[in-house]
Amino acid sequence: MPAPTRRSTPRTGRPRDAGADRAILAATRAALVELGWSKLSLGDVAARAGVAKTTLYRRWSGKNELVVDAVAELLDELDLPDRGSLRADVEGVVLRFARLLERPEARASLMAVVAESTHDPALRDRIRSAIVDRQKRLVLLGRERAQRRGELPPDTPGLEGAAAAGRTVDLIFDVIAGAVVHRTLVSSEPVDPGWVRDFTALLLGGLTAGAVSPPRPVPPGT
Amino acid sequence: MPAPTRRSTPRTGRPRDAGADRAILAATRAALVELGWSKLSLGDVAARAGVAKTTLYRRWSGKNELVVDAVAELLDELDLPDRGSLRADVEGVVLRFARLLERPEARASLMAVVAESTHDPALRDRIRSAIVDRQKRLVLLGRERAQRRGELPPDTPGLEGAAAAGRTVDLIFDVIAGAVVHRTLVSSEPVDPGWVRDFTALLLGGLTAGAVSPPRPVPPGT
Amino acid sequence: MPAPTRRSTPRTGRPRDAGADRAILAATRAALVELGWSKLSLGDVAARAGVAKTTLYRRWSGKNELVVDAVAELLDELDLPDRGSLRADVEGVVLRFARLLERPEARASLMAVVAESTHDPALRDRIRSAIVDRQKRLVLLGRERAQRRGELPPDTPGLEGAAAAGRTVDLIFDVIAGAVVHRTLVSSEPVDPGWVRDFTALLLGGLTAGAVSPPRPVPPGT
Amino acid sequence: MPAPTRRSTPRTGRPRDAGADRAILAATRAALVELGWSKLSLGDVAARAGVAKTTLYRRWSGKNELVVDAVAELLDELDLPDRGSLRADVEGVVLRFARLLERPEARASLMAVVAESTHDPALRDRIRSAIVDRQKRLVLLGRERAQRRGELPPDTPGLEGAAAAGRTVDLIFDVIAGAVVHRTLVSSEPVDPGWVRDFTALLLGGLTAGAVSPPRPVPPGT
DNA sequence: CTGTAATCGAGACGGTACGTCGGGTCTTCAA
DNA sequence: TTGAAGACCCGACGTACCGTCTCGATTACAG
Repeated sequence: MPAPTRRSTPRTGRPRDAGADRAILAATRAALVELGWSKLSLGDVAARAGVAKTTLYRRWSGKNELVVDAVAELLDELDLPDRGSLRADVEGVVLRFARLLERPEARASLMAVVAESTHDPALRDRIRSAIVDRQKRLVLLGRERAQRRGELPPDTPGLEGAAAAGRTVDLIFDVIAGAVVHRTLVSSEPVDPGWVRDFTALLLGGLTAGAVSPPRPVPPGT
Repeated sequence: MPAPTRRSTPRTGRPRDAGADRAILAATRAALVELGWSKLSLGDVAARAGVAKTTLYRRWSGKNELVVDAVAELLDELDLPDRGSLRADVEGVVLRFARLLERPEARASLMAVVAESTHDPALRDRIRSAIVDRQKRLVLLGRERAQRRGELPPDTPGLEGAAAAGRTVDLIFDVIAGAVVHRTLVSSEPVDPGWVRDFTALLLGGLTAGAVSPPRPVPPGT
Repeated sequence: MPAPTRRSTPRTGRPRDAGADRAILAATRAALVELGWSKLSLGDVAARAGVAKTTLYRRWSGKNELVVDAVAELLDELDLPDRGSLRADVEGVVLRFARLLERPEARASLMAVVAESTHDPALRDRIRSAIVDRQKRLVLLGRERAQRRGELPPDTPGLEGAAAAGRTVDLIFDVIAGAVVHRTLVSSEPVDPGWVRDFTALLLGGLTAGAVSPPRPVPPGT
Repeated sequence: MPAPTRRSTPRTGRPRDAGADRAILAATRAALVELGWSKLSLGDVAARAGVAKTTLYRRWSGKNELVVDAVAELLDELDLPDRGSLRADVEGVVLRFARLLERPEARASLMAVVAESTHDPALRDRIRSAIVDRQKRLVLLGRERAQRRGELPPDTPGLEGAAAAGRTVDLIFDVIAGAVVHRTLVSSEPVDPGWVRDFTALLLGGLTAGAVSPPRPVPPGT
């Protein structure tokens, strides 16, 4: 994640300060908490990080790129501890994501970079690689674990089966992330345990009722 | 929606140019398409509208308010024609929403306004009233229609039942809107008919499997 | 001198702050005294003048143009009081000019703008019109006065005579200004009364010995 | 002149590249011609010379010192060939000096260095020793030669006479150099043969009319 | 022939100032 | 009173040089 600008031949010259990247990203998050996206200035970030503005610009091309990286690091702390059942795993990750979205730096910046990405293809790609693809691992992990537990049927072999599985993963990712983000940031309603229970019930009900995967019913866990 | 700033005594003096509001909102949308949120400058909007900056600031207090107004009416064109079954109605509205989100002015501005709202309570309230509450009518309408068709059970009477029904509406609204927005703007994947089918199956499966409402199984329509 | 940038139709809009020009030029001279030419920053000048940087740039195109005007105003305080004889008049103006060149803002900036003008024709022209042509009035005045006193012969009539007179004025101007500047800034020697006496003697001796004007000897005054 | 920074013990280690000094000074002059003083950047000079910035800073302490060295040798090519009379000698050296000042590198850098010296005593001393004292030899030489020819009276013996002679040399130096520089760089007028004749007449007239030296009239040469 | 030591290129570093741009306000004149 | 025009203050932008520094890689002379 750090040092996104890679040189082809980093042979000669003074090497870049290794710690600067992390200091800058941390300063970016701190500034986001205090100021929000629109008041965030790169000069201020540089000052907080104890770094010259030039150093910042040497590594990131602008506000957007910087914030994407700063936020991506934030999302990396999401994980999926094994809570014994698919239902508990889903409820767990939904709650953790909601907690993350309560933090001001995440609220302020996630939507802002998405907004900018609508007319900046490079930024769009960066979001996909640094955030979307990165967090889909959680869905994959939960799915795999549920299959091992017998809560979900194993993958259908063959190319067609793999494609269907991929589609399901994408669908579930957008449904979970989208619903939580929308409730939190658009509807401005709290993601409380009751909502988490309802949402998870809806999701798992839809899954086991046979959404994309064949409709083979599976005994729910716990 | 236009001209939110109202005077107490619009008696005397030169009357406001009636067409200016519409010219400004149109110019705002045009500028949003070309430049995106962050590059949008009010000076530029004023110039496009053939209007002085003074005139613009007399009617809107800033960028956010202007863009909210310029965009809110876009969403008003969403409706829910009766396609004969709950499934068809859901697929229809999902597709229409996705088509709307393909328009650049909608992409660029929706998320931008949401982003700004994370540290602007007034803007957050404006979004709730002008967008969220306004569009929930679609969910309510579809639910009612499905109940009349017998695809969904009637509301449980009593306070508790009404509360449960309200929770379900909110949940479904966030799931539908959130998933479509997330897939379109965050994952940057197309909302094609296949995805719509899969998503609708997941949602209806979850609903009929008994999510929030009592688990009474209902024969799906069509 | 002030408000060098002239608009063709200054009809509409808010008029420029009349006092700003003078505040800026005064601030420029003050900053020159403290910092010298090379450390002089326009942001600092603007701050001293209680003016925004944009205001400054709206009126002057850069450091050079600004300093030329600031210095030209300085040189305007040179005058030529009637001391009774050509010799006394010359000694007087030489001394006053030398005193002026002792002031740090004059020392630091005069040569700097001349240096810049060597590769900036616009600046060169500005120096000619704002400084050179402006100060030649002193030579003209002294000449006229001496002619009235009978210390110098009257102008030869005719085109040829006028041209010769102009050449003489230019020559004298460059000799006086050049010698004083060179002694002060290049040789770094003081312009004391002794030097003034010697220099004036040399100059008047050359003039009356018949330099450009016809060699008619004239009884010196005093 | 080159390599002004001298090490106390130049014993061991890799020796400095001998050609670098000359390459740097040549690059400096070239850059001066193209860019002028203020746009001249040491990084650019280093690049032109095919040398690292480090190397440049190891040998000169900054822009001023570098340019003084780069330019000082330009003035060394001035000399005073014997043209048979004092008048011809003076006219000759004035013309040669004017020709020198037509070269862009001389124009741009001479005044710039003088400007910087107004608030840099070390630089001021450097100019005195490297330029002023160095070029006064021309005046001394011309004076001596004219005395041998009988065009000027021999030095008055004694301390007082030596002091008076010194003052005269300084005066003449400043008058000649100052007038030529001022006409060329400030008034931006050409030093053509006509001006040279007029100026020389004025100077010699003043000298022989008895400026500082006793007023003994001397038959002018040629 | 092996240190030791100063040099070289390259380029990152903390700074300072640049000149420009946009935001939102204010001031003038004309309608 | 509104509108067009445009000047105003403010603050951030992204760039350019400054002069310093840290590298790895050369080159000499010394032991």
